[in-house]
Amino acid sequence: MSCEEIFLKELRARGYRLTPQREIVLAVMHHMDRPATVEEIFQKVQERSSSLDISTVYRTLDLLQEFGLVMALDKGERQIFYEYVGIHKPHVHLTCKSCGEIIGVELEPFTEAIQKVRTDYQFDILLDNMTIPGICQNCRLKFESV
Amino acid sequence: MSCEEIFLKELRARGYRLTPQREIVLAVMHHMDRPATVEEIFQKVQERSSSLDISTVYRTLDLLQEFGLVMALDKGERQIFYEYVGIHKPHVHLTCKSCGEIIGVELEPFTEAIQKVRTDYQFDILLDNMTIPGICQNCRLKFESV
DNA sequence: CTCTATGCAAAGCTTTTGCACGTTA
DNA sequence: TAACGTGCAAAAGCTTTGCATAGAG
Repeated sequence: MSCEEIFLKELRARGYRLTPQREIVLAVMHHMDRPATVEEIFQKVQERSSSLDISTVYRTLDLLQEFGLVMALDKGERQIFYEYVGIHKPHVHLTCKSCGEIIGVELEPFTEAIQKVRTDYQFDILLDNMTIPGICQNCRLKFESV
Repeated sequence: MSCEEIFLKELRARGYRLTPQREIVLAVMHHMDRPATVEEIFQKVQERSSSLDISTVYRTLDLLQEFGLVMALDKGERQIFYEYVGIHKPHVHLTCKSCGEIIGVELEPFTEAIQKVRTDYQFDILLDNMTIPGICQNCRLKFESV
């Protein structure tokens, strides 16, 4: 089932309606190759329909999140990033504090830590919708060369 | 060296001045036993000096961060928490998505994951000033009993 | 005395909300 | 044609900033 089909199905199931605006926001998210801020999303949306309001973008992103098609990532710095989920398998996001790049990586390196925390602290870590800060290789090399 | 001494030294070193307001904010942060929002900090500050303005709190928290005496934690939900650092050893914060509680835990369970990510992705994770979301035991039990 | 820091008020930003009007089913 | 969704404008939070004045060194 394509993401448009999921979207349509979920909309119908909950009595929501399919509008051009919602299609546009979904399409923009679909073609986004990396997590984006509302500002970036809004810009791309406006390229397709300049009258589409930012409040509609916010409202549609909420819907898409509800349907599990989009995920909100918290990158700190008071900026929320939205990422198209599609049929990706679970992964973790690393954000470079210096250049801001977001890298998606396997869940695997963290599974053991998650286990340990579960046994030692009775706490279930949910890594999906967050980003882990750090420094990427490019930036590290940049700093070292200074 | 006590944190007041560090503060005074850093202030002098940079040509800043020691004011009662700054002492109050530092004292409040010092006696805070867990990460707190600006709102909470501001409340405690006002108990000591009701005329102290919130803009001064913001400005002083920035200073304390600069001096490494306070750390800003991003908990998502667009709320920033400030934590007194003092002479704590590095630790990681877990936040329960349900009740909001913040738990500080050892760095140890994560060291291996940090290593792996470093080798596999050339990315240096810096876990200090972030919080890891999940569900605490209390809340898990609550959900299960429903 | 000089120059920094403060309090106050206003401005900024991002996100949310109320409402009349357009649109979907 | 009955709800629902949209655009617009305004409100709401939280944080930052400009400025005259108080106060530290």
